Amino acid sequence: MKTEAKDTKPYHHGNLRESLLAAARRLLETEGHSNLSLRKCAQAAGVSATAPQNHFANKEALLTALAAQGYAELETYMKRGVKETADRGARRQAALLGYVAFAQELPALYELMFARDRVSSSDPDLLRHVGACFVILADLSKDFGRYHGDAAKVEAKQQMFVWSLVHGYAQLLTADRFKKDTMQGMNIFDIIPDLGT
Amino acid sequence: MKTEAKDTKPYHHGNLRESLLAAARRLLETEGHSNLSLRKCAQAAGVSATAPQNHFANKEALLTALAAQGYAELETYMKRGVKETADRGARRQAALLGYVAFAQELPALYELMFARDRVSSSDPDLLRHVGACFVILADLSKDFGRYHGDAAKVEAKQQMFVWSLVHGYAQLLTADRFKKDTMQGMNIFDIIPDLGT
DNA sequence: TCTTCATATGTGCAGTGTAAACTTTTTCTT
DNA sequence: AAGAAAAAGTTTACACTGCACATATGAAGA
Repeated sequence: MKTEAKDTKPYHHGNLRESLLAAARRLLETEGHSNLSLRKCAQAAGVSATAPQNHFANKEALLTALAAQGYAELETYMKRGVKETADRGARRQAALLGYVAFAQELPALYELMFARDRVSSSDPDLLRHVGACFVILADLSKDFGRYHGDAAKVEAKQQMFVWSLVHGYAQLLTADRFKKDTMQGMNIFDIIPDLGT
Repeated sequence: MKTEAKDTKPYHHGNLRESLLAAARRLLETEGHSNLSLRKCAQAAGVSATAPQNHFANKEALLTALAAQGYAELETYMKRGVKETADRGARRQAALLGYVAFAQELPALYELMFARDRVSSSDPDLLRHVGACFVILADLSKDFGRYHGDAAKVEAKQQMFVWSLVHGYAQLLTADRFKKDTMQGMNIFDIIPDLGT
């Protein structure tokens, strides 16, 4: 028989894993990821302090899931507003601006995605999402800049160059290391030198 | 009169601030900076658990001091092996390789230097050392690449470009995001496209 | 109905950062 | 030289954290 009134809280949450991740996302941007705790996430999800253990082996596992989610979201930012039929130059433009926008809008999440210390970088799910982002970056790196040497190496260099540049720019921007007046009001394309097509 | 035998541990450490920083540096690279604690630093310095409070207002202050030290050391890495009389191209080569070497040899410290969350980025001492690094970067960014527009903006763009590229490269390298075989065995200059002098 | 099992709860513990009060040594003042 | 003040240690206390472990609950299948 029912032991209580109609809308008593059910013992089983039903969707706790996702609720915890959502709570973590919220706490991440408001309190920074060094002040994020499993207990706060649990409380925000309206559940006991140790409940998260049923869904995440430890704190690192939760942060890793969060980072994986971040890469998935970064992917949508890069794809956002890009018509599939557009030429590669337009895709590149949109994707790189999307990348930077992601870092600026979700700085704490972005930082977490590269925090060697707090996420297990060998997690399959994480690697899958990282790979998906890299596929996009690899596509839009083609035909970028003039290089010499064999094709495979050229492609690798293009990819490394584009990713390094956009990642460095995004992080220095969010870390507020570009301070001088003349540095304000630029976007990532402004700082790229003339590459001679 | 002396109360004890000759080599009894003195009540006052004498150099605790530096000892704590040294211990922190050690713990940083061995355990990662999320496992670093004030109490461990205190213990490593042979002092009571709360003694660090006399020298650092809080944990953030210690990490900030550590980051500042990191920028000072980055400066020496960039200057290392560079003759003052060498031309700018040689200086640039040496400095950028030094920058990347620093990130590879002291990855945890390097990560800390850009961790918005854990260091107070408005600390004057930190800003001073950041500024010193930037001076070097600004110097070796001159004459780099072809740009259009007025001189001040061109200079800003060159600086942002060089710093973004080297920082992004260094961090992606230490975060092990360059994995494919073709990406191994390169240095930062290999990935820069032909800039047409 | 009974059993089983995933999912929740509660308790306990070692470790952490920080505040506060106290003690010991050094330094400054007179 | 003596005493006061300051500096730099100590201990105690407390709230918070991650995690291990035992227990309770409810849903689903036998």
